[in-house]
Amino acid sequence: MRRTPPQTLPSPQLLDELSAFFRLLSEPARLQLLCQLKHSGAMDVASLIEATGFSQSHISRQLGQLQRAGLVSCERDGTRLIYAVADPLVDDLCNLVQRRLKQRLEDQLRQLQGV
Amino acid sequence: MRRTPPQTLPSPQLLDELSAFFRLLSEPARLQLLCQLKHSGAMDVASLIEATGFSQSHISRQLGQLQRAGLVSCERDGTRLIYAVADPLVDDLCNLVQRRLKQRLEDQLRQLQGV
DNA sequence: AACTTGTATGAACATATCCGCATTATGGGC
DNA sequence: GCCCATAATGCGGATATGTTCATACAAGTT
Repeated sequence: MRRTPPQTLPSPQLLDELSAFFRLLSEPARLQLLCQLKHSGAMDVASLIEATGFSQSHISRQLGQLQRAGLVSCERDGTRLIYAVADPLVDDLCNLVQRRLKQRLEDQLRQLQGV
Repeated sequence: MRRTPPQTLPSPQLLDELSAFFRLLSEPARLQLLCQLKHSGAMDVASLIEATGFSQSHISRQLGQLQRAGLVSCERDGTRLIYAVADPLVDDLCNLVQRRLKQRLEDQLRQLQGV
């Protein structure tokens, strides 16, 4: 049994900010871009277009959101922009959630197989 | 300098599941319900209505989503249902993100004040 | 200056989702 | 059985967001 420590309720502002952050990760397209960047280290937009199949404007908008939130950064190379992941937190969160999803499926499997 | 370890790209299914999970936390209403439950340990729906001001139908729907995802559980007490947080992960994620939001603001403040 | 390449943005549409109202379903007490 | 209390669901309106097309903007080259 785990005791639940007393905890103050988050303010409405904090709730909004937390949910806004999670909302950034709630779209498969954005998550895919983040994972691609994490995978390759740094990519220009042309590579992202090729890797994901999304349109240029779409990628630009999603990267814009991620950049405003500080999750990606970019630097210029001539006319091109090269993006990179700017915060390791996203990867940590994904790993935590992935582990949880896996564990939940294992539990459900165990349920089906009897105890 | 931190080295980025090599990493395989997540499959489309995993991206969908990850983003679906984050989407559950992307709504202030759902996050508020989760925080209320975490705060009080366990609550019936009437208490949640009073605490949040949402309609009964809205709360029922949101709790339904959270329950299907395994984030909350409920037990009956007569005709009432008493809900509770079923997974500590949400709280962990919120704390991680909150810490990150705070740190980012501190960094921006430091920027404004010169180096 | 004009031209090219690469990126951001305005406009419009489609889709999803929140949220409440009214209704139905479920469980308990008589 | 009927009634009451509570929770779930069908429906509809309002709002937000994803997505694309076309266009404007920015940086570099000649």
